[in-house]
Amino acid sequence: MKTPFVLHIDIDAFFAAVEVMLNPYLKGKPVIVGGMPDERGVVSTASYEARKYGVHSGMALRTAGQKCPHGIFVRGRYHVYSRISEKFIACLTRFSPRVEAVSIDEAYIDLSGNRYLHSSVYALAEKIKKTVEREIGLSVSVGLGFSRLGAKLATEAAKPGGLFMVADEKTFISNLTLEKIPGIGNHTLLILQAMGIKRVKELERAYPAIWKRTIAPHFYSQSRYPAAREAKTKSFSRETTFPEDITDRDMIVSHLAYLVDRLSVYLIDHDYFAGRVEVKARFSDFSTYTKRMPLEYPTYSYNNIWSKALFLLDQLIKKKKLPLRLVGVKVEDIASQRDLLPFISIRSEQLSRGVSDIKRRFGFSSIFTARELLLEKIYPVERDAIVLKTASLTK
DNA sequence: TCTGGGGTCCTAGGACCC
DNA sequence: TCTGGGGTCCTAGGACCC
Repeated sequence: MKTPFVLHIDIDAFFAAVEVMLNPYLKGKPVIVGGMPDERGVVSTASYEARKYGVHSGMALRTAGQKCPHGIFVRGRYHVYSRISEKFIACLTRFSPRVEAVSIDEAYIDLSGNRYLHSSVYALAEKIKKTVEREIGLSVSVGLGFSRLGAKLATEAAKPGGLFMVADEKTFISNLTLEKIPGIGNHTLLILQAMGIKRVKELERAYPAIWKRTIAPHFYSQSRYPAAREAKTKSFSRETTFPEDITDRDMIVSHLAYLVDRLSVYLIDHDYFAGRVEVKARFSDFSTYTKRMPLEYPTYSYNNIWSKALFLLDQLIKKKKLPLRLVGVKVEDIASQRDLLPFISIRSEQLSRGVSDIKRRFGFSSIFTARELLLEKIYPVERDAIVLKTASLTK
């Protein structure tokens, strides 16, 4: 008899549960996190009491206000949530080194290494659940399966606050309706429904080729294991939806400047360089356009990002003669200093001026080019920092 | 009824090169 | 006068997730 070895764990109604923990007066009440019911925005999380009124994540706040007029609306305190999330992940790591955090309130654990140490995986899962709940003070749901997909779907069946183990994963999944399958969203669902398919097993029977490409890989491929990888973030973005749509270009421009400033500070604080910038505009009719372009060289400089962003914005707002609802900016092709070492010489013009300035002020040996560093076979972090930061000052 | 903000991944189509 | 086939790189946009 085979034993499930992938565990999925999920904090119940996370944001709302944190608010209740911090303010016990909210206990048992319909709590809705995301903003005020007269604001533009959507529900982040609704407590189970609020869900009884049909309120759910992603719903417009105004709609939630109508469905649940006596609901208690709170703005999110995201820094608090992320601190609790860190505690949550740290706690899980004590049970297995192979923990894959997939979002702020959700993780997979590969127990295949531990399972012989314990009489039963189920008992181990119970222990993990109890420990986490005690340490973070919130209720969690836990699923056990033979793949990430199976474990996640088991958690869904366990909610709220339960523990569910699938014994026959393939049958379990085959019987589910398609909207339960992560990765199948509204669009795909509509197409499949139009084809007369509601459950996974119907897909398998009627369109085995599609089933083989979409569902089957979860059972057999590498994707069934929790990934030990440290996921590297590939892009950073900041965006704002205005309280009211705006037409004034100066106003739009100053919002964009603020967003670019925030991004630039973030990049500098984390020692990241961006290779490309994208600007996003959403008009009053909700139509959304984006434009992107490479930066001349990897940079975190406000000015470099700003000049491209402004150019892209002007192209975007020409698209429609409508007020703007949202403006956003994103940087991609993120590199760290280390990644950039081999490419330094490409920016020789920019480099040389800055380098010479520094040499003049601090003496010839105060700074080296990357090429010199490579020749010496030395990669001391401090020196990398001097070379690269100088490069970005020269524009 | 009105639809956030932060991400990931995939695809279609054009430009360009050999 | 009619023009291949492939590969690669790039951008825009869509689908999806929490």
